[in-house]
Amino acid sequence: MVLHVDLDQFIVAVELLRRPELRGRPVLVGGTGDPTRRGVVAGSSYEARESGVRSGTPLRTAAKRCPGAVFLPLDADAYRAASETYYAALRERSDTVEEAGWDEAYLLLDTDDATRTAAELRTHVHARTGLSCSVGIGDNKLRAKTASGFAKPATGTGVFRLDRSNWAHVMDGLPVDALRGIGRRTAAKLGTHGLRTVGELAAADPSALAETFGPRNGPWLVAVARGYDPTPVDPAPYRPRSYGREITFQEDVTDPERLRAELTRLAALVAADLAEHDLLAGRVVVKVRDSRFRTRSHAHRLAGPTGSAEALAAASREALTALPRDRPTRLIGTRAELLTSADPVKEGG
DNA sequence: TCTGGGGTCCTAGGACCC
DNA sequence: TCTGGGGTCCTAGGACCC
Repeated sequence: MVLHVDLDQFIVAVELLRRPELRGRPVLVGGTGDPTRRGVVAGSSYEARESGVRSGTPLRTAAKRCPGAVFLPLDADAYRAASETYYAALRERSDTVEEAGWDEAYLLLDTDDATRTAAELRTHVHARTGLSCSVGIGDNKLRAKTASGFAKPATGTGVFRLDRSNWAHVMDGLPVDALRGIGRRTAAKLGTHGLRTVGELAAADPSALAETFGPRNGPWLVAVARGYDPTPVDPAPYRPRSYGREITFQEDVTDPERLRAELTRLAALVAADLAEHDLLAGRVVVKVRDSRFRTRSHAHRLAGPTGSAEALAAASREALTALPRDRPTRLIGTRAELLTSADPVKEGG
């Protein structure tokens, strides 16, 4: 069986471990923790969600909707550390663990009693980390992932199972964006074709959808609605394909020198990431978002693979010249791509 | 909803080649 | 030269996820 394990309100839960006095209160984590500044909510406690504040809500909006909330700054190092403990615990229970973010994992397990195994896994994770999790059981990754959503504390009991026998019964009446991979845009587009529920999409003709959504994407949408997913649980260690840094200014910036200076600073941070992982970059992509929230990017190929902060900064500034700056800039960022090992022996890996 | 920061993957279209 | 068809590679942008 495939198990999808998902920590409950992960970011908030890690904060509560060291601030137990906040338990039971609406807690919101995001940005610098100052709700008057630009930023969005990254983690919200179940109490805060009752006020309609969830991940992605602007901090300023959150403060209005949930005036009694406690705001905390993001502490990525703390979450990373908790995540490592969590994965170590999971690897004690399966040799085939696929990382799907800090707080989500797929496990391949050989078991006669998946429900009992899942319950035992929850106990184990809690004992090792102090964190609670929900477990979805499925006959593939998609069904396991979808199942864990039904296991969440707000609506479920910690474990839920979805397989070919009950998928249609559980899913057919739900809106299409209940499916992983179908977001707001695709849901709206499907809606214009009269496809609003999972059941309607599952019954659609894959080749008809290929016309509108592409030869791969169209049939894939129908397959997902039917609960099909051929992808295996992949235990290979996670290897980033890119490293980037970006910043949203508190006030939009018009001074080009300020933008170049910021780009130089960000490139140095990216270079440090590359150095830490013994990687070189073959290309840099600069991203700029203007005051109207229009986002543009431009790539610049490096002369050869490099991890040099100066080279990355120069390439980033070069790419910036290709981007229009007719409006004030809200965000600027740079990303290193086409990564190769800095160690010649490992080259190509 | 005045809308972060970290990513991945897919697609359309242009450049280029034979 | 009013100009096919096949292919590859690259880039920009969109969509999505945590």
